[in-house]
Amino acid sequence: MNKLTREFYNRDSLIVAKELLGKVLVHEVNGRKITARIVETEAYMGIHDRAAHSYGGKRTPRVEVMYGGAGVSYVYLIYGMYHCFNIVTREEGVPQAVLIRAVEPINELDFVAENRFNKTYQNLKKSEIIGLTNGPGKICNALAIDKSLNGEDLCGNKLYVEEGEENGFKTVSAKRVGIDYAEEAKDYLWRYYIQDNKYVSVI
DNA sequence: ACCGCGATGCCCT
DNA sequence: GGGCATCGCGGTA
Repeated sequence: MNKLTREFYNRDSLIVAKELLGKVLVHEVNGRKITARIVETEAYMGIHDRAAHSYGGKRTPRVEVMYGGAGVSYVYLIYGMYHCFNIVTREEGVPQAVLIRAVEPINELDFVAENRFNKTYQNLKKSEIIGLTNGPGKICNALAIDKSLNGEDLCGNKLYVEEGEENGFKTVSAKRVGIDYAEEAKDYLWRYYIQDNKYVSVI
């Protein structure tokens, strides 16, 4: 399948977030190609978006990669123990990103299950299968994404996104999650997910 | 099922 | 020193 290009990412996060649904996130680890379908995203629109880390043009070491141009990863630690994986959008100097909130595992199911629950996929309970990748912190744990991948070029061969198979799904817009501090921005419908997909984190 | 809460460390003031 | 784009547990029902 074709890898998404710099041009794909070099647009507003609102568009990229919506169009990433159904695409395939790939992480190559020790010669293995771990793949998962993107089913939930959130757009963070930069300097005018009170929920964004780059709100007001804030430019600190943590958020620096958001200023460097489209198609790189932005990975940060939250609550001292979880990572969140984002894709930077827009050109250099315009600090937007898309948070990947949920994916559906496609292959290497034992790799994913071992990372999350220390057992093989076959031994998972039903609730554990859903819990593999239905949240931003869970994704990073499942797919072995951490801060060592912050700033990684998604047009390279380590971490990237490929075209998906089908487009026959319905997209839902909803409020973003976990940003109650963001005043007017907390109610924007900038979260997108695939309707009826069981890995969506919050309905 | 839902709810409340604590974990834990880095980032920034 | 305060807060965080989260998660899993333990309580109650």
